[in-house]
Amino acid sequence: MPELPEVETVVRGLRPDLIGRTVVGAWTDWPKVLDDVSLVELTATLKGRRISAIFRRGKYICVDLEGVFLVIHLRMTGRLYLSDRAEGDDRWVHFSLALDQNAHMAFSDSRKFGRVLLRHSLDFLEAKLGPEPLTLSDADFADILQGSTRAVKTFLLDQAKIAGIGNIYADESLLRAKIHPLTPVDRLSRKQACALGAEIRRVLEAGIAHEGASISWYRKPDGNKGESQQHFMVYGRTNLPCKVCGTAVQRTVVGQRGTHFCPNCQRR
DNA sequence: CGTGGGACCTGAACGC
DNA sequence: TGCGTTCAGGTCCCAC
Repeated sequence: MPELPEVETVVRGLRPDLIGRTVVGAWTDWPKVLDDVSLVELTATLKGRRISAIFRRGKYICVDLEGVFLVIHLRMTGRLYLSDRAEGDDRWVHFSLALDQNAHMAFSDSRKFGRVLLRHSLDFLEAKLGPEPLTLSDADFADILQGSTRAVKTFLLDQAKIAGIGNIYADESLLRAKIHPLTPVDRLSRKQACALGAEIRRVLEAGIAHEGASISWYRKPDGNKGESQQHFMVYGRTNLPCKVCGTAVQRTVVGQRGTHFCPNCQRR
């Protein structure tokens, strides 16, 4: 579910409530959510540590506990919020971090795809993720595309090339840039590549401004829905009129992901 | 290097 | 009502 705008919204919502809090324990009812560590080991490592920062890298949430990092990926249905109970406020909470003042950072995830990692360095993230799209110039984005023959939609979803774009914002960016999702990257002109970079930034920034897209599971930490879905131009609009030209939006599959595009605005 | 299939999981929506 | 199918914002692993 969550892509860059949703993850960023979660981080911004939690930050004021988390900074400065001290860990007093941890809880899980499904240890597999802890990818690389046992609950006992995680608790021993974090107990007594203070949260000094929380930030996003790609779609990962990084909680800095004085040099030790709790790294969380929400995958498809993950939610993160504060609760006054270790088991959280819904039936899908599988992990929580107990903090002082009787607060718990609850990780809810109905599909159980999400993971919580404990690391002493974030080098592993830098090794696997491409640059952040929001701070990437059009020219640098165009340079990243160099040398690839893949379908542009597939390329945008490759986190090693550029970090944070997911299925929704890939489709939305391509519509706005008027590029067909199956276009081979090496057949884009420099001008088209720069335009795509600009539209990616615009779409992601709008997604953040609307506090993320609540199609199904995603909620802000305060429990409310984001509003980004109200502004989609193609995503999830199969057979509905394109918001640019009115042509019926088509759905196809690219790289095994449902892909929405306007056959009039986005010519091959 | 790139792609396709499957795995990991559960819930919602829809057809019959 | 109940059952079967399909789809879902993501990522990893393996075969080819």
